Amino acid sequence: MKERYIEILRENGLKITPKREAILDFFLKNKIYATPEEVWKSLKNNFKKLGLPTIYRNLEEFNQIGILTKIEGDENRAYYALCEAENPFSHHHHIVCIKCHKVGLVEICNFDEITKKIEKMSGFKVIEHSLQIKGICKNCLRKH
Amino acid sequence: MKERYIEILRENGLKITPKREAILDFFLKNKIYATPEEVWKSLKNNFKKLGLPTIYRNLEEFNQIGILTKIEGDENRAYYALCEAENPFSHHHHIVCIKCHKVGLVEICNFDEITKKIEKMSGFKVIEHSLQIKGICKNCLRKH
DNA sequence: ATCATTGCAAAGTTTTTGCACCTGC
DNA sequence: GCAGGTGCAAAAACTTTGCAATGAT
Repeated sequence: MKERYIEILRENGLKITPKREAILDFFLKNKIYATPEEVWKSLKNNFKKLGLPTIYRNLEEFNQIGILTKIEGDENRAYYALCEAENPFSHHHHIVCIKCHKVGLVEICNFDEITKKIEKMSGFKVIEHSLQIKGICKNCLRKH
Repeated sequence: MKERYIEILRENGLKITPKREAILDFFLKNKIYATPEEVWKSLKNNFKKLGLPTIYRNLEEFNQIGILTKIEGDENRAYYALCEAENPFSHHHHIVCIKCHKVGLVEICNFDEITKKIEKMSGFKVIEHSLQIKGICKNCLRKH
């Protein structure tokens, strides 16, 4: 699993550093979406030194190369989550658990039909869309 | 038109002040989405004094009572637009023109079907969703 | 050796708050 | 007159930048 992401780092000319690995581990282990600060708090004790700007820079780079998805939170903060889509740049969405922040992949999107309706209704030509879905994951449902 | 919004202010116990009217006028006239700062820059010369915090406070209040929609921009900034839906709290979406920032109303949303598919696929129970649509409006299309 | 990565401090940007003064009703 | 609205200054919250030092290959 991790190997695949390491590979992507290499392909994009990014070096493999302990801190980058730790960031990957964080998302691989938890499969949640998290703010840069949350990632930082979770990791900083594992290192003698780890600055918040490092996290910001890496999350953004990981986003650029498709390893992480940037999710628009409600409160004008950045949230990132591992993008587990086969092809990260293919069209898909994510669903976030409102209880534990786990992220699920949603690969269906029959937006072509909807697009037509929207264009008819609004007179706009649709260029792109993004969908934020919130829900409750299997695990949290079980704990009623 | 404006009367209706004034009415809503009253119903919610908000007083009608020149500044609040000016904010309404801004959105009624332009029908665009705008950041608090944009609203402020556009209005501040009409008043001897007009503070940015006043804009922030009012936009947020207008959002609470359904007059304005808060749109998540891409860059972690707040955007607001007039919500022209008959019932602001009914389920609907907005489409934003990437050229002139005009906002259109999208009242269709066959999300019930999609919800079922998503739930089957992800194992999550879907609670809510929000859709950001970007496009090009009639006017901007004409100017090819 | 070389160039990317990081830490730190500092600044930038957007938003919120506290409090005194002002104003619509 | 009084509760709510506003200005101002200040702080808070979030993010980015510059540069010197460090580290991966």
